[in-house]
Amino acid sequence: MTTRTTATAVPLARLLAMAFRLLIDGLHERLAERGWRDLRPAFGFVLLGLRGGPATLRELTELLGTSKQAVSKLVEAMVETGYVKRRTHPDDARAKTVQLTQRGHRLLAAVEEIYDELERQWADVIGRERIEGIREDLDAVLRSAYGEALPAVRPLGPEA
Amino acid sequence: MTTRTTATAVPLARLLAMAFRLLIDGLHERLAERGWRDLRPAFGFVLLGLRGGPATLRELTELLGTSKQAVSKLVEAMVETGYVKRRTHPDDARAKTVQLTQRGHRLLAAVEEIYDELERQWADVIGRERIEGIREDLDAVLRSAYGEALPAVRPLGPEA
DNA sequence: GAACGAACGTCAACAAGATTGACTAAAGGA
DNA sequence: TCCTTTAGTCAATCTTGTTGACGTTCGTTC
Repeated sequence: MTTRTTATAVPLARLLAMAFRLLIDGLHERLAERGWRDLRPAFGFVLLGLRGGPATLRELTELLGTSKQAVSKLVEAMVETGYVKRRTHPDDARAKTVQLTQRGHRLLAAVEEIYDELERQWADVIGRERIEGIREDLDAVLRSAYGEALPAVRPLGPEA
Repeated sequence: MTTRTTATAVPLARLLAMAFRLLIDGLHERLAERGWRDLRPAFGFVLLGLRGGPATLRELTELLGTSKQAVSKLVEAMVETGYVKRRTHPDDARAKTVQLTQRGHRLLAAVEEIYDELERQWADVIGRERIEGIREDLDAVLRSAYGEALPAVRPLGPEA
């Protein structure tokens, strides 16, 4: 039980990065197969952010962890490709709500289907209990670091 | 044991992304505290790639998963900041080897120290066995997807 | 009810980082 | 020796994010 074992092994950060990419690449590959081709990588986070219903730009900004200007341009791109639409907020004329269009809902459904499929693939290798274990463990670590609220998912540009 | 549980929970990809960021942010925070300030996010992957000794640009390109031009510029930046140096390859006059300088070795040592420290923090929350479990599980999934060789760690620009 | 400061979102200019294409030089095989 | 392939660089472009300035609306306070 030396302390050096961790240093010479593949760093955890690299494993996490590779595992993340494995999922994301698999997702986009399958989406392309199904005909979804005009996607930008960051669309997915917005999509998942709108899963529970409309959100304001500010809320999306908090979710993504970037500047509001960047999110504004991202949403603009999603409006142009027909995945979301903007509405003026019912109670606040300054704000606008972003919500999924029909097409956006179909994309979201496809994404969730594929995620399920990919998780099933993982389960074939390590078993479903392990996956749930990873989920719980990471959740615990994150909550211990950030408190109850999960942190923003930064644009992920920066890395190791 | 419904199939819907996974869809409504936090997607695994998001958890992996957040966990990765937690490590990376922690790393850069602590590096900055120790006076390492002229770092670029991607330096770390090159650093770890050179851990085992000199490598050619081509090998680094495979490791990082980006274009050789991007790696060339990245290495150039690391040469300018004094972390690595280039040499012409002993057996191949076309190729150049990239290797750590003294300063690069000191940085690498700091990085590994901090990774150990961060893993110890994780261990305080979920226990060391769980960390090793995650490591093994991710490793198994990755190898099942890519074969024996671990895949490239893409610049991580693209995401969800 | 008028006025001030704060908050929501957009526009425009800029910067960082990666990509593509063209090129030089060296290797390796026929 | 010629021809193709490979290693690396240079230059132009694109994508994506940031910063700063702005118009509009809200909410509080006088």
